[in-house]
Amino acid sequence: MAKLTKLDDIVSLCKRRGFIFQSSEIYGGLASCYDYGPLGVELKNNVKRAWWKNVVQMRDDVVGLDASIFMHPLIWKASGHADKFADLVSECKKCNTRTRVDHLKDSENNAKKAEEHSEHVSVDPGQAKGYDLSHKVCPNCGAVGQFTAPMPFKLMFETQMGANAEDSMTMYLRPETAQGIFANFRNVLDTTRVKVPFGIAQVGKSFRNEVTTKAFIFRTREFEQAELEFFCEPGTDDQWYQHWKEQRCNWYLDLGLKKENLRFRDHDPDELAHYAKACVDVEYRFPFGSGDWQELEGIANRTDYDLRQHQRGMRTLNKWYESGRDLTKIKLADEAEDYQSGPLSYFDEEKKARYIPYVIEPSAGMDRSTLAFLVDAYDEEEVKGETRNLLRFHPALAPIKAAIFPLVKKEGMPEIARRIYDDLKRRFNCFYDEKGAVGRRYRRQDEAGTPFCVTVDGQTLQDQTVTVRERDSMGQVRIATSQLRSYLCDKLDL
RNA sequence: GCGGGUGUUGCUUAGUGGUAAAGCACUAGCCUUCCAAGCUAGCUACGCGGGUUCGAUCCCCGCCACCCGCUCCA
Repeated sequence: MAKLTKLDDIVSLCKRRGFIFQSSEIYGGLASCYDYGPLGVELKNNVKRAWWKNVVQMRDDVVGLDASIFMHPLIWKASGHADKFADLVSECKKCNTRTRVDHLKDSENNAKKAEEHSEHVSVDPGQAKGYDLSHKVCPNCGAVGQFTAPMPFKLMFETQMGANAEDSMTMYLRPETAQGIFANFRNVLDTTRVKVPFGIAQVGKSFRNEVTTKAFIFRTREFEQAELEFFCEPGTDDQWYQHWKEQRCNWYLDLGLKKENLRFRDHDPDELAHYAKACVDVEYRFPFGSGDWQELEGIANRTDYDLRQHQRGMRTLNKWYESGRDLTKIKLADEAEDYQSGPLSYFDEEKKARYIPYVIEPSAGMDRSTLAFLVDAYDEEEVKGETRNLLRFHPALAPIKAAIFPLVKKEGMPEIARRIYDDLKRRFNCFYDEKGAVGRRYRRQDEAGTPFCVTVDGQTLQDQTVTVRERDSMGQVRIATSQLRSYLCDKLDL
């Protein structure tokens, strides 16, 4: 099966078939940015649609949301991103290697071990200067105390809002979609009659100024997330965590990812983010390099951390104004004694009790998933001594659902095929082609992953039937034209 | 950010200090009644910018991008 053994092969396939292009290619490219081509955008949209259908549409306990990418700067203070979503890095003067300051080890006896997997440290400038690096050893060249002063490396993109320079305010592109959900928790609660346990789902772009990107679209600075924040009563969080773990894994399998290429990887306790009680990655084994497993999705138990933080953020508003809207000059207000009945708490009517719900968060990378589906679907097989390339997409993900051909370009076949095409395209994405040999047209659709090809032939003129050719088996069946639409809809599960 | 490598058409490759070849793909036409047939014609490239040179795709410098490794990785 899988013949894509190098990342280059995947990149080449993506470009050749119009799935993914380098961004700004005519200007020499822009690092780490990619564009989705005609087939790619259909595929990615289908992935997002499949996620939405599974997580929102098919469930009674999840509602959707589309929050703006810009949010109030205090959101990022409360969430911890403004303080902690930055690395303190230092550069070795001898070998120019940059290293996170909190990963540096002491030269003497290594007694004071570096904090492995520590969260990002706070970067207020005062603290940065306070770091004593004179005893630290460079992990690359071994030089001791040769480091530059620690520099904060900002991981959030900044921009200005407001046309006038004087009263413009620093804004951040969101580094995750989750906070838009927490910020709307109250709104959804007040307007939709949802009851805990329930979830709010969102698909959208996020931006992180990663230190390094690399590896095609696995880690890009602009990327699309599909996130669900599932609110539940404290004490039930473990069971919902398990529930979503299963749900999310099944989603990938149901859409055709091969089981042997998918796995869970539980985070070690010291690997957990500061807010998380538990976290597991859904990983896919991409076929390039050393066969490395790559994260597609993280499922975390975020506890009540975020809602509690936003209650603190809401109490910080005045201080923020007084500081001249400068996040670096303020500290988040302390938590109220009675935070459990704060503005973002939930009142359980049955139990007559107020509490801050716990949150289970499945957070999936749509770009990564799209690529995984693409790579996993790729196949080559021998047919009569020739190689047949095809993409075995699940019908729900296939960019084109059906292609319609006249067998030859005469005897009225094109006209009939056109009519069928015009009818079918109202229901799903179709493609019409009448050029060249029909075999070639079949193979071309194989490479686009089109599950069905409908061919109008001589017999159609006699008895109004057409052939439906299936991508995976290349087998054909005759279907009455009048039943074609329902036949395909059934097969496509539409 | 560091080290190494790469960059010729849509793709895969060839080649050269005198501006470039092939296959596939693509477009038009002919032919064609079920799995990449054939014939004819056509389109398309030396990543970008400097330098050396009479002349650079080739040599040199810088930049950009990608790949591998390191570092990093809510």
